Amino acid sequence: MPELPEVEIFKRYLDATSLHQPIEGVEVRNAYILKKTSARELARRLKKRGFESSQRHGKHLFVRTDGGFWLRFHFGMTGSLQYFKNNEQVPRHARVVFVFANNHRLAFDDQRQFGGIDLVRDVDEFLKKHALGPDALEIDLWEFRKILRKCHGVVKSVLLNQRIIAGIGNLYADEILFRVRMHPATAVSRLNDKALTRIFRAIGYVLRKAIAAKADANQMPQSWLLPHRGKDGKCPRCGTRLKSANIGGRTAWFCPRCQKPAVHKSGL
DNA sequence: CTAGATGTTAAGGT
DNA sequence: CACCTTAACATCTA
Repeated sequence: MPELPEVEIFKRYLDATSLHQPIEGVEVRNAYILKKTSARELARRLKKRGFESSQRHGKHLFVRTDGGFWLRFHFGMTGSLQYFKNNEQVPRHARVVFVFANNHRLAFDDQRQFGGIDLVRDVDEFLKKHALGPDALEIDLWEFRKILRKCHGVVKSVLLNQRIIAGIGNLYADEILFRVRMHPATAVSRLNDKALTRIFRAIGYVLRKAIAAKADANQMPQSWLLPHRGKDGKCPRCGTRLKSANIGGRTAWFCPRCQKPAVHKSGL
């Protein structure tokens, strides 16, 4: 479930398994994943090279090679990384497999193929070209408020917009709004600085805590929305049956009692 | 069989 | 032009 915390976990996984090893080859099992490069170019750029460091921005993971350019991973809805020994079974939906000289491989597994891999020369250039906003864990309060004060639209859509802030996806947007007890369809224009500050703090808290839980829903607190989201879930605070609504084309889950739509107030 | 699922983006509308 | 919404992408599960 690759939102910012999941991608951060993938980054740590890659750092712990796949750095500083000569790459013998790249197996492209499904070229659909390669949107702006080719199997041939990947092989040419990576062979006999190694991954030397990585950095994350929002939901994008950039891996620097000792050839001087970067590999970019985006995990879409179902992407993940799997490091495994040569004699072990290749993951079911492995689309690209990096073969290392040490008898191990790293697979980019992606059932639905909404993810992708690219080569980029410069990370900042990529971020600028795609107009990505600042990373949700890098931004500071003042910048956050400054950006949000200029936003129109409903709060959930704004949090999901990667060009405003990068890294928050559907599940964590719901979690953040649950934490501040705000209805997902609240207009951002009616939020005062105090409300924006509370959202900012909730973003940092939820994302950091999710990372600490290894982005594993089973390790997140029962007091969160996430373990109860969907199905016949009940609000962990008040026990009310959770409600869903389609907001900005995505399903929002929230507690209709704790997260009432603001009517006249401009804050919380 | 149909609907919906964690994401992004092109295309259409206002 | 700026902004918002919808559909499409590929695949699996409820």
